[in-house]
Amino acid sequence: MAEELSSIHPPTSSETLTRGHKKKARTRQALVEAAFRIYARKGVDALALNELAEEAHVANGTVYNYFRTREDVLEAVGIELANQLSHRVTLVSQGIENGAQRVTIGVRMFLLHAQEDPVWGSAVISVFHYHKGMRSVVAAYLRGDLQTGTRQGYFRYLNEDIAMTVVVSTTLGAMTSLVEGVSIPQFDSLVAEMVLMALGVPIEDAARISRLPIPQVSESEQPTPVKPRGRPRKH
Amino acid sequence: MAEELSSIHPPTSSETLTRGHKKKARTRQALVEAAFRIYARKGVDALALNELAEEAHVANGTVYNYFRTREDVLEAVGIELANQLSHRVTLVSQGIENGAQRVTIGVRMFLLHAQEDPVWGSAVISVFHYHKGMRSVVAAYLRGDLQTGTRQGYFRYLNEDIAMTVVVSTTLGAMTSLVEGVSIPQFDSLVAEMVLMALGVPIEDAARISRLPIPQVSESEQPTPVKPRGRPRKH
Amino acid sequence: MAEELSSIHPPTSSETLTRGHKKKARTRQALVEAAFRIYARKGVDALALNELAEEAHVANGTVYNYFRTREDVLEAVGIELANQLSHRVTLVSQGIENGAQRVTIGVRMFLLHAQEDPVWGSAVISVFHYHKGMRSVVAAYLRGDLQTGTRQGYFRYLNEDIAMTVVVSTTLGAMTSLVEGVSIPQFDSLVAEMVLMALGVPIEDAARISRLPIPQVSESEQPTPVKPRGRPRKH
Amino acid sequence: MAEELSSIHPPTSSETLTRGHKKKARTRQALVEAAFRIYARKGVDALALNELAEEAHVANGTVYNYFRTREDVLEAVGIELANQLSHRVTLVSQGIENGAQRVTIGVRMFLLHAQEDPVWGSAVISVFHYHKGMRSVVAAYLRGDLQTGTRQGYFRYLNEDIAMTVVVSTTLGAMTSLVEGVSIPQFDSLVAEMVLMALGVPIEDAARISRLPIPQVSESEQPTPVKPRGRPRKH
DNA sequence: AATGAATGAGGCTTCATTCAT
DNA sequence: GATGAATGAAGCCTCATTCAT
Repeated sequence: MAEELSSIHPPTSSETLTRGHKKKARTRQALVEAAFRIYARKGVDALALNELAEEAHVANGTVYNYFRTREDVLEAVGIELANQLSHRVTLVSQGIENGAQRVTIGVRMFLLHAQEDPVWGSAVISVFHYHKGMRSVVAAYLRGDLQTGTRQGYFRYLNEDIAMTVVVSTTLGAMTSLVEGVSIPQFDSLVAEMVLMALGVPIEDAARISRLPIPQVSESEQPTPVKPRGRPRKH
Repeated sequence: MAEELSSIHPPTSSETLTRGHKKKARTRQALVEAAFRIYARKGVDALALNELAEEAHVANGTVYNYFRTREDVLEAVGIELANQLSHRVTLVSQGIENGAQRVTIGVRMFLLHAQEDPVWGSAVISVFHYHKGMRSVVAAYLRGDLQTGTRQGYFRYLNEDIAMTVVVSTTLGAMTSLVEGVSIPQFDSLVAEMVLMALGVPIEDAARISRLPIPQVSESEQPTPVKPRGRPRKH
Repeated sequence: MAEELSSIHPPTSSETLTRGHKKKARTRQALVEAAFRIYARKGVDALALNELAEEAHVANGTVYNYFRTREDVLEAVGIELANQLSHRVTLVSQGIENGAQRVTIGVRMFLLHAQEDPVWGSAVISVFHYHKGMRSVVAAYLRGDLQTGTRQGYFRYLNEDIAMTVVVSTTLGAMTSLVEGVSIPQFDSLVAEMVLMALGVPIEDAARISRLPIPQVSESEQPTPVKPRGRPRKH
Repeated sequence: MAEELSSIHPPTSSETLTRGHKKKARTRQALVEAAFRIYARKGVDALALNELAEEAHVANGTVYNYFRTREDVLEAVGIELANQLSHRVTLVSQGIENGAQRVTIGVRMFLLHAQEDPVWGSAVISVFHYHKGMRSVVAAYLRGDLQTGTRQGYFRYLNEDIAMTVVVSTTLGAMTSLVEGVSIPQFDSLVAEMVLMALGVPIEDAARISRLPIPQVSESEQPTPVKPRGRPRKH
């Protein structure tokens, strides 16, 4: 369910009625997804509840069965998005012990996802800008990785809060560039490399680590079934 | 005049009637300054033209003698702000030949100014977010300094556009932290140091350069009176 | 329902709640009738949408659930009025074969109605002036009668379009006189007589035909109950 | 001066400064002519004093040196137009004794002028619609001609007021057709013929009289310079 | 739950009018 | 007289919110 947000298509009937049970939750989900699309198109400020109802194919007043204010909508989308991100990053970083690598994986996943799905990118940028909660979730993950990396001797920053600001704002700035159409080969790795350097990783290490392949997870959202997750070997 | 934007106080009568003629220009200036204050308080999206009128102490309809839309207001504020910034940075960096130092001066001036005047900081963050023109002006300055630093052997980034993104977004992110109340000693230097490191400056040089004193200019906006303030000597 | 427009009284509660459902249609009707009354009082140009809301006893914003612009209001009133007129004239002229007589009946009905109900008259004059659609509807009826009259040897005009202009503009001019307070015995017949003469009917015939009694229809809007009501006998 | 209204070109400097004296009156004249053009373009209701100032190439506030309200502007244009019309018709009808012919000349002059100068036509239609004074002036002329024609045995109408309504409203209706683009050969004569018939002139006489040539007057507005051209005889 | 008509506060915009220069 | 900036009333329009069905 968390992954539905990245589907930018208006919900088709097949999406809308999967499973059959939980009818109530479906309307809510439709609203959250509709809000997400509107955020992507026009930003958070421009969401009108009227328009949200229309985008979700429900009546005007139905919105109020789920959200009291525009704030509530943002909250719901932010939480949904944070959950989704947590889920993904957790999945992918499972088994990666290297703190510096974990940071690059986080940065690069955001960038690659924004590259593949600019609508998702736009929406995330917008929500991030307005929703404290989402920032907290990301911050929590990041802080852990920074501390791990420091413990491991990779990072030499003087202040952790500033280090977090650098990582987060650079990543968002780079996402914005992507969404605005910048096209640079290996963009994700180049950005990650500079982030590592800012954190004090020597340039050669930064270059190497930021280019390591990102572990792949099966589409089925399962936390890597069976075996050594390493990277998926061809055979 | 360009500096007036940083005066966040509502115009006093002494400001209002200087000279006597040029009333039109004064009203326009009052509107631009009022808009700036509102941007600082509530962001760009929240500016309502009738509120602008009230803040500037003019009648509702008067606004329309100067601006047709909210966009126009942003444009005017953006241009004013860009001029002001250009002016200041040009003044301060005069005579600094070291590209790395010039970059730190730019970054630190933004941060220090935002620290001293959080209203100014908030407004700049908001305008930056929405106004392409302002971004262009800053980008132009920055690009020159990056190229100088590269030529001088300070920087080792792989892609200039990404380097610019890192510098700009980190600076804005740090300003946001400041405005939200973060209080860290030597904040400006610490941020500047990480920026230099991201650009490939070795950690020891980054630490030193980012802590050099910022050249002071007389308040009278004159282009460096007396002598060539030379460049900061090594020791 | 079509006849409601001629009731110029603000809707009473009995009118307002008939049936119970169909509330939307009732609001729309209330708005159309309110617009009609305002047209009568102040002309088409002077209709303000907020005044319309007040006159119809609905909230300001409700108007916009039905009409996007003042033009749309005029359109709705024009169509309603055209329907109403078609209905009436069709009813009354049923069974009249004489083209000249049909023309006089049309002219005289407009005049008599304006005489009895000056509010109706004013509104019709205004709407006619601005609404092409209404003119077309009237023109369609009139053209048929003119051709019938010509075929029957009553009319001797040289150009049908000019003949229509004469009939229509004379009728409207005469309505205007009535609304402005002119009071002349047999006004309707005198005007109709001159119209027939303009169309080439000899003065004696014109005098006679324009004074024939107008067929009465039952108030119940039914398309001639019982019997053929025949045509008005010669004497 | 009265003829200037029919010049639809914005006043050129040559027009604006003729003679050199009467500078004050020139501004007023410029305003009246500008109003006339706006009436032609958008109708009487749509005249905004702002726009009037712009059209007349004077400042906003200058309008108020001449007119207190929009009503006053209409009044001034109406009077100007009435004077102009009186002047012309008087000139042309000089020496025509036949009341029926005089009526046709009036009708046809309006139509021919509207045909040659649709801007003039539009403006006259608009002003006529709103300005009682203009109607009175026209009525005064017309009434005289009707009475003359009646005395001479041409007309057989039963009520003079109705007869006037027929003549005036038919003429205006026909002008409207012209302005809307109707194009019929001999339009002016055909309309005049029907008007005469409405007044009781036998069809053959009506046809003949309505086709008589209209006396020409020299462009120089002088009451027939040089030669006889049938000058008004004393008795 | 869902609906959607109705509401009315609030922001937008025009323009007649005033007034100091 | 002419100017044009300033004014503010008045009308336009949107949209968050309520509520009866």
